[in-house]
Amino acid sequence: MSGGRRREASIAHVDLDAMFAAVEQRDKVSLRGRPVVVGGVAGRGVVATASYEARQFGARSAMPTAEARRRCPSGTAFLAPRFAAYRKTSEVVMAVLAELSPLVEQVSIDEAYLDLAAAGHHDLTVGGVTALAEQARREIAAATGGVTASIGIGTSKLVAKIGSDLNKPNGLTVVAPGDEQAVLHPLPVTRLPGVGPATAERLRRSGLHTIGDLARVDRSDLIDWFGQAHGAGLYRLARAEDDRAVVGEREAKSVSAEETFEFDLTDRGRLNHEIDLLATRVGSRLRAGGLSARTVTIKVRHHDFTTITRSATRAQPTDDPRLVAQFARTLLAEIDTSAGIRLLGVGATTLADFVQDDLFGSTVTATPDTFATSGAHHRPADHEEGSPPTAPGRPTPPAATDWRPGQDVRHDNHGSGWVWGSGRGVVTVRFEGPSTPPGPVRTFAVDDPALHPSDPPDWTNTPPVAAPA
DNA sequence: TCTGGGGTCCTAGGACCC
DNA sequence: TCTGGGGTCCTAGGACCC
Repeated sequence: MSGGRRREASIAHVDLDAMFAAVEQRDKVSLRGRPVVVGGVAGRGVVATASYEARQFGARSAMPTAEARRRCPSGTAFLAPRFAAYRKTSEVVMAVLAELSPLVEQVSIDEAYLDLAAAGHHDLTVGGVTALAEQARREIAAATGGVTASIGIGTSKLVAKIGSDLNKPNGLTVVAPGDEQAVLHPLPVTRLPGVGPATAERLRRSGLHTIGDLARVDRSDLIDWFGQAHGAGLYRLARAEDDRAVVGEREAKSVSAEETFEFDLTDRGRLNHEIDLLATRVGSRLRAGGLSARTVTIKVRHHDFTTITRSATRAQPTDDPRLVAQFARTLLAEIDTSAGIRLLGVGATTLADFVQDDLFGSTVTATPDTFATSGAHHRPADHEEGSPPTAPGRPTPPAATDWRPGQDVRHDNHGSGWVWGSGRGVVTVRFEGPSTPPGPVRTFAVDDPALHPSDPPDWTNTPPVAAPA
């Protein structure tokens, strides 16, 4: 047999159709049947998902939202994503899938592979898995209140994945064992997972357009063109050789946060402050996940879109947002930012699933350290220069006294907000949208989740609290 | 109103070690 | 006395995915 591949079509790929837009249309009746675009709605935003109605006008994922606005008629809804709602819907779908097989690999918020053989009791004939998938699609739509799924089933992940794409939306494709190459070969190479713009262009220059064309190329040529891993991988995929297993849980290898600014930034103080905010998000997520990291990476996108990264690795792992921020600042200090910075990012890698106890205690042995300013014995005082002015300690959210006038509280597609004033238990914030003048001053309780950079809050529904004295 | 944000994997060179 | 050779770690960048 050609490569590792099972005899029965027992791997399913489930893909929710235009999920973000579908959830919005489910939750708001007036959006049904109308073009809906979900994504960054600010100046530099891009489309995350376009509903099928919006796709008719040419709106596509990853397209600048401004371009989608030009293409779509008035009456099109442009919405900022509500990740919390999508996550809930995703959980509902995954629960349905878990009933079908004990082996489910969730690849993203709207996609999963199932190993139907792992259940042990399914009829794995083409007829059997077809009936199973039809039932799954009905159950998904019912459980989610109308969000539909497309399903592909085949002898491998590759075939299942390509199959789920063939009959979108709300479709089912079962590729019978033995039919794999016949299904794959007429398709354009861009349908193969791992073939993006660069690979497609290189293949096009050699006159190769379909997967069938690709299957006629020597393995050694592909390795010359694309390197060992990618070249050999393409060679196998073109032959439908794919023995990747469906795997359950995978451990995170990195945690990162980044932000594109409405306007390029040059001010050092402001950049340092943004780094602090990003590092605080990363550190908080490390802690929430019980992780610590040895390597901190910053990402800098210049005004001209050139992007660089700088990283440094320490001997000891940390999950302290203040320390992550300090590393990140040190890395940023080496970079010329005078021409304008479009994006900043902070990432943490070399993750360990334990937290170094007493990292700063006197019992810790001194270790060679990359950073002169962050030796292992050095514990930054709360408001010492070099530590973020508002970094929350272990208990979040921050105490009322951590909010200071002038401090940025969040930046997202709704615009920027900064603290206007604060008092006992409350903080007042003013927001400025990308295309709107500064909005009214709003007042929040300090533990209001709307103040934290997780999901874009619906400000209009945030209950008012008493203004500070 | 060109080009988001969160990830994964691979490559390649240099340091360092045996 | 002229380049060994393999393995691992670190860093930077790039392709790709959703």
